[in-house]
Amino acid sequence: MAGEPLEQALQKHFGWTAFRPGQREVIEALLAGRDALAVLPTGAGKSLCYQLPAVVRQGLVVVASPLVALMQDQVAQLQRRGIAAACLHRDLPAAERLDLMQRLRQGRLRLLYLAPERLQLESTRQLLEQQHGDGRLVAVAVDEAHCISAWGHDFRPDYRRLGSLRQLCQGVPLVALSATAAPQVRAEIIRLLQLRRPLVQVHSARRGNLAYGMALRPTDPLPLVLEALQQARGARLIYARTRRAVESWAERLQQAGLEAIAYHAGLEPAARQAALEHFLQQPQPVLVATVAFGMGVDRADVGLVLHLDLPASAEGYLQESGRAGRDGLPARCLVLYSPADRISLGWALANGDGRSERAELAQRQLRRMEAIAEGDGCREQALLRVVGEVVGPCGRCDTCLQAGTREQRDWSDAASVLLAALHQSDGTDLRSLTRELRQQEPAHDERWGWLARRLVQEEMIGESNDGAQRLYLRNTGRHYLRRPWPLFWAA
DNA sequence: CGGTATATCCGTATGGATATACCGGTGCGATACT
Repeated sequence: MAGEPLEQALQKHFGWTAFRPGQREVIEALLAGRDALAVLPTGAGKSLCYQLPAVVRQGLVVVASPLVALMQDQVAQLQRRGIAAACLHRDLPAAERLDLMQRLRQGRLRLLYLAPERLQLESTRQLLEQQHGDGRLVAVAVDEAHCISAWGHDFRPDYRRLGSLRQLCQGVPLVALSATAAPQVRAEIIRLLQLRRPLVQVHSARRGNLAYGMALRPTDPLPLVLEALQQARGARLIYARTRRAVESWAERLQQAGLEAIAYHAGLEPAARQAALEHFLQQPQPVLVATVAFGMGVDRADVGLVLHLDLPASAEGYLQESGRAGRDGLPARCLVLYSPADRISLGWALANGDGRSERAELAQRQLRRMEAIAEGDGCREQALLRVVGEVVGPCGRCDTCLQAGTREQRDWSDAASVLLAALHQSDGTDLRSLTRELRQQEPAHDERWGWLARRLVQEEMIGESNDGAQRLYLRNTGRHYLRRPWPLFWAA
């Protein structure tokens, strides 16, 4: 039985006088023993949804969380509020581990954070069974639940095994929480966690203070990057795809007189920590990072999130760009992309995952993101559409502001050169043809390989299926380029 | 696919051009070794 009304507990333990949208519904569902899926935007107070039930019931809530740093953050916050919380992970000192076990046995712990991998260990399962048997388990929560879909396939397979919690904790409600989850991702979470008739709370991911902008990346993007950095307030975050690019961009920005810091998973733990602290503490830091950076990083006044390459998916991009403007003040999210990005990224994805169903999905997501960047519709509208939300044009993004005023770039000339070359040597392979064209037509800085692929995609030319990438004209005749080729906008 | 590092060639100086190989993002836990 709830000992005190929810509002009273909220005020007493967390210091707030009212619930934010969605919180009460999820909490009441859990207290009534019902499963729940909460897709609430950044800063909506997702963690309260499973923390309050633990406090109200004076029981234990077990939380699956992806990163040790995230767990430690949450535990520290809870401890400041006087709520007994702990996380169990590999590097926990033996003494603290003993203390944790003792508090657990005595029922003095309200929240226990664990990684999904640890939940698969026999010792952990016994621990949970014991807590469950003693009637202490109030709920099990899966935080950052989109990781199930994003990571569970090959990177962290234990994310897909979280469904075993269901058997382990019969009768205890499960709750999954995330900031962005497309309808397919929501379905996957429900299926894999075996949620039963869950209460689904989905709130708009629309962020009225963010202005998106997407542009073709110039040969040297430095001036553009510097300008964007100068215009932005507060903290500024730059995403690059590879570690090497992160390093070289940090260096270039330092040479340009900025105190830019690099962050990626290849750095020493001490250097990563130092970079994180720099980002959190300096008044106007510039951080260049791979996707390793961001989850759980809580800085409200991020004025710019700039991507130097095409993001691999709209969902991932919404996560990353969503780190801007949490304080509600205007912030910009820029993407600089190149038509070659999809090819090289797609190649890496296909080869990393093999030719699986998963790899095909990754390619679809990539093409979708590219279409958004190349498209001339509202950016926010297109991005939200991917996560299942139908909204009108935002009026703030680059396309909304410049609708109809930009020039189209026409690739007909270059494509004609390529087709003529192809016509002369039917059955040539892609690589040697593009190499030849680079030599013959150095004046064109076009990417011939990309152009050829694009023509294949448009079914203007064909490609043999023996894997040798031999190109041939689909038909004879020269009417392939009757229509001009307005494939994307000039920057 | 693109980029970058290393290997090879040329041919009589000790480097510069060209070919070839390789790599690319996220982190948890456990174990086998210094």
